Amino acid sequence: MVKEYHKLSERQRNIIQFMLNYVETFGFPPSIREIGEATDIASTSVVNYNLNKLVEAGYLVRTNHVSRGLRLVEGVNIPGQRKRVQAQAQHLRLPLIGHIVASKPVQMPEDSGQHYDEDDLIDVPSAMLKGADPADTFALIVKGDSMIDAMIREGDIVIMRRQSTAQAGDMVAVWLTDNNETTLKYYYPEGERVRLQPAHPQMDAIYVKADTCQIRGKVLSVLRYVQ
Amino acid sequence: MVKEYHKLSERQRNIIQFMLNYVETFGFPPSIREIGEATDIASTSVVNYNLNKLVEAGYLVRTNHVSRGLRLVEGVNIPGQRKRVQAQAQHLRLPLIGHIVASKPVQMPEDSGQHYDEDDLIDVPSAMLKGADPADTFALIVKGDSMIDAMIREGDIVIMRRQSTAQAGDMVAVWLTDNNETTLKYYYPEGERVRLQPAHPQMDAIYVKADTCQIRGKVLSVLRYVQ
DNA sequence: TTGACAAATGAACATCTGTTCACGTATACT
DNA sequence: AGTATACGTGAACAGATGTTCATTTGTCAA
Repeated sequence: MVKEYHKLSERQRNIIQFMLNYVETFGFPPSIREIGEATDIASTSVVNYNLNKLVEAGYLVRTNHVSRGLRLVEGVNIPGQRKRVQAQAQHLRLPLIGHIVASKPVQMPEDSGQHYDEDDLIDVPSAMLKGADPADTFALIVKGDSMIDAMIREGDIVIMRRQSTAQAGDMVAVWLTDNNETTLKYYYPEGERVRLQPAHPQMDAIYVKADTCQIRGKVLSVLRYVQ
Repeated sequence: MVKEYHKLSERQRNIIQFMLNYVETFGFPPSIREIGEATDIASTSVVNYNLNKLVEAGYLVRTNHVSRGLRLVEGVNIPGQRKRVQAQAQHLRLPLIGHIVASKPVQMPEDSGQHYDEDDLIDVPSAMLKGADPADTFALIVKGDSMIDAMIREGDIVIMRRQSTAQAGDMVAVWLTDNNETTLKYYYPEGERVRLQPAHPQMDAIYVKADTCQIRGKVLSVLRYVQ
């Protein structure tokens, strides 16, 4: 959910306004130091801090470790930009890299995803990334009914971020080396073992040894086209 | 004087096409090295060389000594660009009109052409409407776990079209007057009675008399923000 | 063949740029 | 007072990034 514009700090609003002008003028986003100069912020770390706040608030998407890896999320109500917002709401295009099936590990995009094939892209609202770096994010189509205990059907589209670790409570795609099986579960590390909790509230958790459980990515959201 | 597109070298055309895709995907221009990787150019200096050629040809503007300081010149005829713009999916903003709960009938938006508060709008790719008229379409947040046999969790967002009839196989929101209950099921009319089939493949259908079953709308798609 | 020119290579370099960390300041709450 | 939280400062660091240059390759005309 997007935080209201007037609830942002003055600095954060200044950053947004500056970015709007800058992108329009130059065609590419400003660097952190340029933002700092323009908004009278002395330290790059403060700019960085506020940029992350803007990501949380839903106004910005960042690509990590990439110079000028910023993009304003359109479709958010920013005073002075209303016209543009209504004309074109923001979405991102994610690589649709294939299927997720129970019997195989999740196939990852080779490296920091260079997928630009037109047919392999899917449009999603930027909100569905929940602030994740688009470069690490991709989509998979669920094949088979094996994810049913994750409340996910055949044909559903899963938006994931590639990562090999997770925090307690994350829904992750894991490869169970003992079972030769990919599954989607909520992840709870418990010392030597890991509790994997199905999304379906009436189903029981399973427990696996931590070293037989490879985290492949975190599930950010799910799209379902009914019928 | 803009050089004709077909007179550019293959590498230069590749660079332009890559840049189109990249900017669309990430919202900022690629680095020289990224261009090189994508277009199979081994050396950064060759990319640089060709970028300068593209500037001469009128396709590009560069900002010196600035990372990703590239911008494609607008208004230049580049094959594929126009098509891409047209193919670019639109996003729509649907009214988020409240909750769907088992214990109440689905509340409808009174009529089309209403004013909705900014916070009550949700951004969805137009594909999720599957061709339905946006004026008849709205979104609901699922409350409670009663829709679990429809493979829908608490917190899921259901995109529906308002309608009071349905075709066999549609997933519909129905109000069962005998049970005082709203439920989401696949709809199969069978003469006097109606078979309502849960989305969950392991659950049994229920049968109701046709006149105790009010169709409120058809489910078009489902959005889930995990966690 | 020779010369001229466009295009490409590979490496080195200086700077740009995001990230991180230890620390400081202000405010509110217990 | 003590604590927690949000916000800010300044500096350092590692890696990303544009630029440059000597050299090589390919093409084409004289």
